[in-house]
Amino acid sequence: MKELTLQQKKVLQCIKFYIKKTGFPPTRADICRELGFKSPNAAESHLRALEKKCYITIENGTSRGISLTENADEKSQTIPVIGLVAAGSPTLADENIEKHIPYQESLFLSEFDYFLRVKGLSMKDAGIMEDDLVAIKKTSEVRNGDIVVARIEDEVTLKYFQSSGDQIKLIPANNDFEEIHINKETEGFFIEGKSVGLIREN
Amino acid sequence: MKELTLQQKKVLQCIKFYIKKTGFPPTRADICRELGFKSPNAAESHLRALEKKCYITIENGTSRGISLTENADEKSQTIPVIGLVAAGSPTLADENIEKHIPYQESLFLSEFDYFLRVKGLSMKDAGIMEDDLVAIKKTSEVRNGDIVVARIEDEVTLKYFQSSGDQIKLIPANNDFEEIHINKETEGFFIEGKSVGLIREN
DNA sequence: TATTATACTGTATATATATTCAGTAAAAAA
DNA sequence: TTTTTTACTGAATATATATACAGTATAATA
Repeated sequence: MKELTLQQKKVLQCIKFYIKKTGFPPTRADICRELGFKSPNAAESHLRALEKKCYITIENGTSRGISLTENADEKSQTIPVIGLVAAGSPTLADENIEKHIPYQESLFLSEFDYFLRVKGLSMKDAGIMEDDLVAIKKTSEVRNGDIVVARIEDEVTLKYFQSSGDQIKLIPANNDFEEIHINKETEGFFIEGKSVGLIREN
Repeated sequence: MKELTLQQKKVLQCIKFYIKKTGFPPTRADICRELGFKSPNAAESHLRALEKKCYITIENGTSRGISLTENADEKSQTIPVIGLVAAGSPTLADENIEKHIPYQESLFLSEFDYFLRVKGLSMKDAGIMEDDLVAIKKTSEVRNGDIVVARIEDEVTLKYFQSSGDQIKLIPANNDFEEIHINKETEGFFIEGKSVGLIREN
């Protein structure tokens, strides 16, 4: 994906805003009006740059023939669903992406980056069941009591987070499972993110 | 809301389809091409009829200046969230609608009609916690093991469904709660629908 | 019964719009 | 250092497009 210049970003935003406001794309002249250009060719060349970088497509000879590509279109964004393999999981690499599901703004109270497909019942008492999709926000800033995605070497788990000093407890919500005690600085230990929501598909 | 004629519906569908396909609204000529008209005025007069009936707005003197009103726009559909009051709930009437959340096609495996905001922990062991949103499909055709919305007089509850003959058991997923035994034909007893999914917002 | 709405064809036209060409200037890349 | 990209102004133009006008015909209202 080619990066956009500041000015090109402004033009792209302008197109999105115009479509949102009116329901149809702007003309060259509309863009000039919105951004203060004095020549329609200013808009034209920006549009051609955006087309070249695959953020829009332009139907030649067609008025307002601009359409946003998936690339630029926030509405049609999708969120990856990543499988949480019970043991020996090879991290959260792309090859573990199960599928993509359509993105929905404000589905949860917080932004999130991906869904984790839950395996096993270690968080049963927190109402997290097998095959649930847990919405995960990528962050290492977590608080005591948060449900976090922790990685120890190649193993990824979902647990309650509890820290005091350098000592961290990863606590399951199921008496059949053991707590994991680990030092903050342990090699190969990471907090990948935290849970900010949940979807059960059936 | 004024009713549309068959032909007007076709034109409206044509506009929606065109926008979905291209990202911008059709011209009069485009509509003629799609629907087999031979005069641009055929499209023009249908557009003016749709405008008059408030299904679209037309920006005069503007190419492709058609925009769908909320009236016509299926994309902006929302699903109501209904509060499940713990006891003495006055059915699932409209006045209990908490809010609307944006609709998402294929969010769950099955179609659904509304969300129920869960109160209490009677379905805790099924992973349904307080304040969860349970996606409910309105139906009285339910099977043993389904999680159903049952109404007894004015009280609405979420429970496992188990029937044998005319006898129905409504079984909680929490040992602290009692099963409800009731006869199918009891006055004031209804199955409102069943759970087909769940969202936890935090 | 007269009037209005629906449902078009067919022609014409003013203008809205895309798009090219000719420049200028600065920054970035090769 | 030369070339390419970015970032515009300004003018010109072919054409895409909305829209009015003149008809025809049928169905629905008032």
